[in-house]
Amino acid sequence: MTTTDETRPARPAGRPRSAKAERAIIEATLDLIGERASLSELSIEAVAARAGVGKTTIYRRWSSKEDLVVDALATLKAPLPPLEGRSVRADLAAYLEVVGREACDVRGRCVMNIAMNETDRHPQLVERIRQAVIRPRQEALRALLLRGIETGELRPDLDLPVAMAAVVGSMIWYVKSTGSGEGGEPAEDVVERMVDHLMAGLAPR
Amino acid sequence: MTTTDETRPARPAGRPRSAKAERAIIEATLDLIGERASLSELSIEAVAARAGVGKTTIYRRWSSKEDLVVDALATLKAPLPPLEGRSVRADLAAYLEVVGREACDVRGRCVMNIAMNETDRHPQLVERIRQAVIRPRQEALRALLLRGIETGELRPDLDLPVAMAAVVGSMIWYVKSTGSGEGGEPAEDVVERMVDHLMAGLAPR
DNA sequence: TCGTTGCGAAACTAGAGCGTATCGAAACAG
DNA sequence: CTGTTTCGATACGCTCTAGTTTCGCAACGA
Repeated sequence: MTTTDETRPARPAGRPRSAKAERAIIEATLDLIGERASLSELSIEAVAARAGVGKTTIYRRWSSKEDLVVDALATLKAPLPPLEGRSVRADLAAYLEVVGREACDVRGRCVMNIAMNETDRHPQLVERIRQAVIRPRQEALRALLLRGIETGELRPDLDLPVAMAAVVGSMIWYVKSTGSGEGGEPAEDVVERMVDHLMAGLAPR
Repeated sequence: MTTTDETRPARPAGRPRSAKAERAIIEATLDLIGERASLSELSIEAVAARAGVGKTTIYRRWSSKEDLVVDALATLKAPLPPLEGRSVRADLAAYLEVVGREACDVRGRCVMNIAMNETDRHPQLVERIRQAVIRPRQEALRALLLRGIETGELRPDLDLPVAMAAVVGSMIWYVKSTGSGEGGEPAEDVVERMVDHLMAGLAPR
């Protein structure tokens, strides 16, 4: 047994890496992805400049732009709203609230931008994002709708794939097309109006 | 009166410009916008290469990238479906069919990509696109919904902005999230299912 | 104190794209 | 035929950015 035992966490000699710099790099990366909407426009130079950091510090930690992006997106752990315990309607509102807020937020748009635009050029990155972020949400929504069918709050003959797209797409398109909420949040009554509409549909009762 | 009368369309001497080259340039531009999703990634070099054309031929016709893009997008004259005369439900289906097909098509995505991603960097270009392409469609949809309210086919208390976003957003999100129709068209029954759902809503009757 | 490693800044090489110029060939008018 | 203009191709100088390397200093353990 030497003194550098493997029970010791192998603290390497020398100056330790700055956690602050690392956080700044991640933040800058997320900001820039949200603004630029495309990975090839994301330059390491720009990240370094915005983070107030030398390029060396970035290249020392991540060997490629894609690695950096993966790590950065991983910190957006896609907070799902608490969906259990209340009425299906209330849970739906909570779900829409999150969707709406993220569609407004620069950060929230990161995931959507990449998932929608980079399928051709970075298929495996997109697949990782789908698995980590999008799928869980889709499943949560599916479970929510199924619960509603069971409790009788929703139509028993729902077309699930179509219904799921309608819930998410309506909110996102509303935010995008009205340009509402460049200030970070959509108007406060939008969620209620959206739930009302989604529940009732277009046809008269 | 000289022989070069202004009644003559002033045909200039020399070899006339090739209409074929012009078409090839426009086509290449649209393809690349659809693929790249961002204007700054659109290079004149790439357009020339894909069109099989010298750069000179492009610069001779358009003085800037933005001019070229405007002309290219103008050829996509956003065919609105015939919306009059049938039932509101049938017109809604026709509307959704166009939206769905364009969400699948590389060309159709040009407009959406630019309108959604370039607002910050090319505000006036985006505004021109909104005026020329997006507004007319929104107005057509609004008129369609209002007509439905008048005829009693739709709820009289519709929340119009929300309803419009729901119609368009549902279809687009369905195509995007299911990845259906990379082959140019969504599954054929999607439109009917979507109309059914939009009319009926989530709640039981 | 000394050795090691991280830090930001700056210099450097390489490549991509831009806009222009030039080339010989081709397509028109007269 | 002559003169004019466009054609695709190629080359040029320029700028911008990427990714690497170098530098002097800072922060740690021993």
